[in-house]
Amino acid sequence: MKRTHHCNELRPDHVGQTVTLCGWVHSRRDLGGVIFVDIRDREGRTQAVFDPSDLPPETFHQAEALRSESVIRVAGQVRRRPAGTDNAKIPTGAVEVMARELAVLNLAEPLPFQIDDPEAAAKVNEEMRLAYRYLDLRRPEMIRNLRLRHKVATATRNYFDEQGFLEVETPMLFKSTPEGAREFVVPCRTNPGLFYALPQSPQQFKQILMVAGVERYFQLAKCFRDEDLRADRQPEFTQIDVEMSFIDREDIYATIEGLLKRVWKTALGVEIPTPFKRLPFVEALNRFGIDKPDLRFGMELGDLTEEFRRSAFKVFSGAVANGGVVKALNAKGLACATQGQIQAMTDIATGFGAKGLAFIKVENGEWKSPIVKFFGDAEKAALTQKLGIEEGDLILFAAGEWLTSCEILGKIRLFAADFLKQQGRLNIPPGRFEFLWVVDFPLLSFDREQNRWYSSHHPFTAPVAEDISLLKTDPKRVRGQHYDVVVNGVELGGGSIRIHQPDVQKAIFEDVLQIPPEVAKARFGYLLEAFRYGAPPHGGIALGFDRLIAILCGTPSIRDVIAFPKTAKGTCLMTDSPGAVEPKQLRDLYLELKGPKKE
RNA sequence: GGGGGCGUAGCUCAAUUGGUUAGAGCGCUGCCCUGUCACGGCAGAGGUUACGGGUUCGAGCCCCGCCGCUCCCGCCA
Repeated sequence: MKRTHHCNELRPDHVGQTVTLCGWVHSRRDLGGVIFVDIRDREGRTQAVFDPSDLPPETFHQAEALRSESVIRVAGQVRRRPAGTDNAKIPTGAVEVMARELAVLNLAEPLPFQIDDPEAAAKVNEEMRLAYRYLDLRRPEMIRNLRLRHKVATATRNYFDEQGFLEVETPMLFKSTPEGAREFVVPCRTNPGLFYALPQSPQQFKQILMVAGVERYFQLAKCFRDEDLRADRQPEFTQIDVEMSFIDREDIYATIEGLLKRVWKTALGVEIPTPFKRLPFVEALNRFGIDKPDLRFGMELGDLTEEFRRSAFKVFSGAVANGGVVKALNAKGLACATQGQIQAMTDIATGFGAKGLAFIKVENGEWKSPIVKFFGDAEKAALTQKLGIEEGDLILFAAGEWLTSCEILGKIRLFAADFLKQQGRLNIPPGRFEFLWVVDFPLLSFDREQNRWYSSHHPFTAPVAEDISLLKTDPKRVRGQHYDVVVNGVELGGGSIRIHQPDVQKAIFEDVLQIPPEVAKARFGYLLEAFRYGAPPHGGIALGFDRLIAILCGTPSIRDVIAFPKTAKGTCLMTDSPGAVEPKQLRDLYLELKGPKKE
């Protein structure tokens, strides 16, 4: 006998019908004479009533013996609840099922942790939740996350289908490309001594698909990176991967804005305004000290380089003389910061290599600071005017190299915002989303240790056309056709217009990145060759799907939106992976263990 | 690789500055209860304080090591 309804379906309209429900015992309330059982499935829950005056004794005894989370099937008649006993907390609360038959499909043992009380369940250790993930996922909050993930995946596929994209699967077994993230390697039995690597992204395949004439590609692609984990980083994760031919940056912006509009509408019923703001990289750093600014609050950085160029305060004027800058941040209302908080901010600064963190507390109409005695009246006036200084403010300074100075204050800006949020002085409504494109990234960054240039994004990124002549003369100033999409201080994704001319690509590899020709050929030869046989101009983007879902679910950790995530050490507490392999498996792979073997 | 936090009953947490027999709520077991919905009442069981050392008359508490979880830095083209 199959179920006739799910557990969030019965309403007063169903009164009189004989129904069968299947699900888990959410809770049992045994009043001695009558027993109430809430039967729950993924849709919701419904109350069943077991009345001894109306039932065979065996059935009633079975109901007495039920335990939480047992799986049962209940058949009976729907009836209106007696007056005054409705439960307004659940959608089925106006009715109940008068049980006639009960089948215990699986009698559950006492659970390692309770899942019926949402507040208690939310506090259970993550270790416990991961070890018994199948119990954790029964909680309505978790099934809601899985459902929302599914809805967004479906909306994504529908959207790209409507836009003429093809979803193409690319290989999981690829080869090692040592640039970039550390890879998971997979020994290849049929080619002893050789290894596959799991892709850190389908980057090269999707470009090849453009050469193949696919024109519009997307994929919900699994990617793998053997790097240390974070709340927003798992060793395997999912990207919405996109590539298009015969387009420029504007086409990517429009396509992704359309996608996010659809996704937000589907998931949250919210209309997000498009087009998104555009912010050049340099401006993002100058104003917010970070390349993924959170625009939900102000506290922008000020530039005081000119004001302090000839200052008596040698730390500032010296920094300017060395080609550096003087930047300042007004942490509004934070003059009350404790010694410990000032120290925490100083630690942020010293972590970036600064010698210290200069500050001014504006309290009782006075500037309290170890450095203010070096400031002239003009400098004070400029500070007051540029930073809008008022009573109760805390001013923080960074002087030195431009990027570092901006980044220091960018971190402190976020620290100050967190502090204000904790104090309830900065309120950001949970439904607020500030999207933007960060554009005009530098194509190249310089590695001081290795004394060479490396790609800020990846080596396939095309330079901005008018900057190409600078590649050899002034690489630092070359902008890449790279873009990031950012929401609320989170990098949702990034991409670029690619190089599609083999000579330009070869020049980037060999002349700029100083990759020896034979190495470039071994790693990327097939791509360079493909570009010789008719490569369309193309570009693309990849969005972090797990992060996207986490934002929509309002959770800080992507583990909450992945059905079976790994711990911070990359293990699975439920299956106990990774695990050892049999000696025979190693022999088949021509492998020998040298390190300590874990049993 | 580095830094911070946590680990006490099945779960969530207490336990005065190092001091008697390590407590509570929930869950579990038994009994009572015919309109509950976090049902209620009574009674009971349940502990190698993650693990291994050390200091001390005495350690859940202090020290060293180790394991696990977590957050951050490095890392993530």
